Amino acid sequence: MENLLFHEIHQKSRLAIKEVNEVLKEYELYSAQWSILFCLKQFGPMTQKEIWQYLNVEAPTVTRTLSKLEESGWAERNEGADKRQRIVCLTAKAESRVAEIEERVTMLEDGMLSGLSQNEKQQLMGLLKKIQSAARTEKDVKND
Amino acid sequence: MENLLFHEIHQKSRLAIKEVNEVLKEYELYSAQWSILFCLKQFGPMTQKEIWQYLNVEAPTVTRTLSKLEESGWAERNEGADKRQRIVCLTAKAESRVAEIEERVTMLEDGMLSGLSQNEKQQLMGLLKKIQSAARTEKDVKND
DNA sequence: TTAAAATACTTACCTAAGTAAGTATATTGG
DNA sequence: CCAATATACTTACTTAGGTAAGTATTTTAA
Repeated sequence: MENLLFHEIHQKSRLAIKEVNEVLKEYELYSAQWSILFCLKQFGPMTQKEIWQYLNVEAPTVTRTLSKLEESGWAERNEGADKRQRIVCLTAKAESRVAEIEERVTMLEDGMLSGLSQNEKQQLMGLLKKIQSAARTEKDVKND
Repeated sequence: MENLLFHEIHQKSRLAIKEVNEVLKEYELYSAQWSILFCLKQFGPMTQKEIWQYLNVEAPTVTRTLSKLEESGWAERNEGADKRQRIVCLTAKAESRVAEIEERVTMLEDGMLSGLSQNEKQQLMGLLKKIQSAARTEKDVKND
């Protein structure tokens, strides 16, 4: 049973990425790239660390994805006061397109979730949040 | 909101893989390899097509993962009556270890889900299954 | 004050999975 | 019968993400 639950989560994760990529194809973007653009749109210029902490991935993942976004002219990396940091922001090209892409992606995601009521979506979110690292014992949870 | 739901699914998917890999490290295995071994343990010898259909991945994914399982002596590919097919089965080495690994992985997954009641796990499964391809319209669903 | 430790990012290498195109074998229709 | 089509698998290339180790800059502590 547990088994099947994680299998199902894995499947839906892949399905969502596949479908989002289908929409993003028109903009010559991929899902991981979009997640960074979306992040920058929400929060404005950020350091790479802020991005990978928010997205909950490792630093090298963001380095790689940003290199592509920079090459394709969606994002810029500028030197910060702390010379170790690189401050990332959207380019003019990105600024002008992000809203449209967001709308398209949101439409798609709504479609994928059209079988669930608003209440069910909230329930699903709540249940997913209860999944935790097995390293955390019951005691850890109480200490949150 | 939809947004965050898929983000959460993606995270939990990565988290589960990461933790399973931690356990599998002892056996010099990775999660995708384990999913095939588990499949073979459940169903016995299968063609590659049966494997990728069951796991819901593409054919090349299984080809690649099996090559590694073969190299490391966990699985074998034999010629079938239909010479296009390759019939996959566990080696003796695998037969002797799969039960132990399954127990370890199940323990881990139980731990990750220890925050959920039996009922909540079922609910979660039910809700996940309601997520569908956006290509499917409401009409499609009725026609199931 | 400066040597050691910490931080931010990068590079190199690995698994995982998708698409497109290729090969070999089987099936089907004229 | 055999040419066209379909099927099963493979190969090559791409994105996505993880770990380990490296570099440059900043902070800390003796």
